Amino acid sequence: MSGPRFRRRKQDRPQEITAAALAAFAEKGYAATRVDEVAKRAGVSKGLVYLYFKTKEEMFKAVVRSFVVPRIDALIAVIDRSEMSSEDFLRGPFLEFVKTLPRSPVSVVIRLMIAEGHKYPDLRQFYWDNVVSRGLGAITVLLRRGVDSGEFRRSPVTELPHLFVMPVVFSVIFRLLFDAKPEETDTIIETQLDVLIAHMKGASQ
Amino acid sequence: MSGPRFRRRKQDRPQEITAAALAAFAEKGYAATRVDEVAKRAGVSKGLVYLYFKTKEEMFKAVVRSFVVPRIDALIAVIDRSEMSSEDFLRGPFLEFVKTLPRSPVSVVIRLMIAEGHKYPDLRQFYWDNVVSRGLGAITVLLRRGVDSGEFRRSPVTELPHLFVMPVVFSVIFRLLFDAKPEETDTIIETQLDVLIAHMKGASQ
Amino acid sequence: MSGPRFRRRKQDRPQEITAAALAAFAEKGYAATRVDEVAKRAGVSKGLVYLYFKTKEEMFKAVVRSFVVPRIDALIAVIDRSEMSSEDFLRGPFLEFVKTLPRSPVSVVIRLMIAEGHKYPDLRQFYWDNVVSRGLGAITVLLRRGVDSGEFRRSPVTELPHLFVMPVVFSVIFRLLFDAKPEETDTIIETQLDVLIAHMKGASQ
Amino acid sequence: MSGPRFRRRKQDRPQEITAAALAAFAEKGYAATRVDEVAKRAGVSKGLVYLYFKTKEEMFKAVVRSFVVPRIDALIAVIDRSEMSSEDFLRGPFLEFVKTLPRSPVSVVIRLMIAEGHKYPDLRQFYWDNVVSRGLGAITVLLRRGVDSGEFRRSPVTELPHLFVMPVVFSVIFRLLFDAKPEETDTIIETQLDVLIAHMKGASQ
DNA sequence: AATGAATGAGTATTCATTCAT
DNA sequence: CATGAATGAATACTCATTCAT
Repeated sequence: MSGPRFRRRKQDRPQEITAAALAAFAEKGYAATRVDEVAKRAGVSKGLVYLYFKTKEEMFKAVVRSFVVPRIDALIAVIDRSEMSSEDFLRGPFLEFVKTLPRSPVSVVIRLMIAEGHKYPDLRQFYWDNVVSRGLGAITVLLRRGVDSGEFRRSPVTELPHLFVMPVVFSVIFRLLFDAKPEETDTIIETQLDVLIAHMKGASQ
Repeated sequence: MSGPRFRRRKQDRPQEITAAALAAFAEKGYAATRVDEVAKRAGVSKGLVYLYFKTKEEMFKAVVRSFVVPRIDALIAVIDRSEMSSEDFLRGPFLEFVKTLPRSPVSVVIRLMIAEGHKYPDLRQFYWDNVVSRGLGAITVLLRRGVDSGEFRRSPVTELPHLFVMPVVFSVIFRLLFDAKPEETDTIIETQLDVLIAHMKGASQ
Repeated sequence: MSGPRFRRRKQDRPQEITAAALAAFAEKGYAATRVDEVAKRAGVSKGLVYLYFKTKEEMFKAVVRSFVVPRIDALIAVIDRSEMSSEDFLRGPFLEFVKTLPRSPVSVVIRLMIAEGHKYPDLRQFYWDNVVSRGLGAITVLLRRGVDSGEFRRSPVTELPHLFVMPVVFSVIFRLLFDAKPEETDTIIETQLDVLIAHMKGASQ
Repeated sequence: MSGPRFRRRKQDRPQEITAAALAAFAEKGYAATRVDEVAKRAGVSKGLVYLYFKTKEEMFKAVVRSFVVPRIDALIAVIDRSEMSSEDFLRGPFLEFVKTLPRSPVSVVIRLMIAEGHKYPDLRQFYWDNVVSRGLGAITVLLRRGVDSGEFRRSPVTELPHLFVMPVVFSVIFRLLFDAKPEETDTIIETQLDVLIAHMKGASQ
């Protein structure tokens, strides 16, 4: 008798729904996920979902927005604050971060972007601006720092942060499509990093 | 009123249809492409499409068979016959081949597989068996040859053909999602190859 | 413009739909009846029909359940409760019941089963279990009771409830195919019953 | 070199096709039988089928016409020529004839008539005139002969030849729908005949 | 007479979205 | 806020029928 038995958490609803949507998308992909299914997972009625998200498309966008940007923010923050050498950073926190991605919701979002992104140009732009561009920027900062400190020699590699992200994207796809084992994709990520670092440190002398 | 109703070209039909299907898939993706649409593009009736391809899925497989498998076959054949050094081969024919892919129909198929492959395990298996597995195998042969001849030192890289394919997949996606320019992805592919070769040739410390 | 778009009568819907389905099946048969047609007759959208019945087949089962099974239930109940002599029961309630069938929805269902039953083993099984088997069982009980009481002599007839149902099935078909008049088929049913009873009571002396 | 290797038997074609159609109908029913299937069974092209039968419907009618009438003719002829007593005839040739039916093509036709007959009024009429009416007539002659000779007493049974045909129709359906065993339906047919004969011979009270 | 490539109308089923309550 | 009954557009696949050869 000390309050309503079930708190109607107006505040949390949207997040509960996007979380449910992420889970559903992860299992079935965007097109194959029914709004009904998302509602059921979130424990609400279908009608309520439509109260918060005008269309399924909006829901998709909300999922993308919610689950990736924070990670990028975290990466950028860590890079900014770090006082490690660039190599140590790459081999330590960065590798850790990057090996996490294929196991995280980010993986789902990447897949969703590839599969459906071309239908939603504004989402693509959003994703580029807030995720890809900033992520590549962060890596660029890191590499430049290594070059400036003399740790790395300047080379095409230090101008192509893409090479550092590539194995993540590839791993996500490889696991998605061919059920590759985690160790297998971890090896790919690690080896690529090794190769890149070796190249950047390469005795130019 | 605009020509004979029946054209009777049994021989050409399947290829006309797969070509139309590829075009349609490229524009809309697999799921969003209606069989009706393919038929219209091929200038035939829907019924005829089903005469040649039992299901839409079979049609997709035929597309893969027509437009991707031959390229893999060609690569394998060239590798088999080549008497170039492994490095020369990688920097010559292989690079050429690989730079072609993101501009070719293969790019469409890769995208389709990523986007919708998980719904069609059959297709995935088919693609793995006929394209991925054989492609990786061909590269493995090439690397091994280089190791055996003493050209390359044995290292994780020579055991991971994936690293050579990675930039292609990445480029396809990058162009698809963010309208990356051809030169940009070409640079990625070339640099990756440089780095890998350098590593394989590197002083075995 | 002719009333509220949504009527919201969950309770009645299934029955409204099965009634419409029965009517449609009666006119066209099962296969030739489009779900669209049933929906229109019931005054609802096609989608709603599928909300209540997963498939057309389920819809048919529901028709059987609604319009045939209750009659069998009733017959069984009456037999159980009756304290009449077996002959009186056969000549009274049973004859009445049986003469009703060819004019009832049961007739439609029998025709549907004959015409299309073989395509739907599920349906056949369902019909056997819920209608035929139970109906024959009920008659068997009745006959056995007559034998046990000494009213009837034991003979092949008392072991073959089929003989009592036969004229109903025959009448349904005869009316369906050749527009036989009700009196004609009533005579057939009555005479058959007379003959069977006479035989069971047969002066074995 | 003494003639064409394959004789093109214009004459036999229609019958080959109706035979194939009967077989197909027996297995699948009318609606579920594709014209393609009939053509394949007959070893000809689909086009040729359409040369002989304007529509699938015509083909159906031809099947009905071909496989039943001759049997009725035979029955009538035997009855006409027979000099046996009516009872002996019923228990001998008639029973034999009647037990054959559920195993013969007639069974298929009966089923087809029930399932699809209502769509083809002219076929129904044809079937009535040529099969049912004449069959019932033949039995009537037989019964009347028994009455006239004093073998049977006049009763409703001797006016209702339907009662003698009934178990056949019932058996066809019972076997079709519920996979009844031949012995089971034979028993039904025999018992019914016993009962009827007993009744006709019964002490005229 | 015979073929079989080609047609296209027809249909069960799904699912995002709406709206009366 | 919240529900869930109701809608209807959308789509892969089938098959009787046609007709150029």
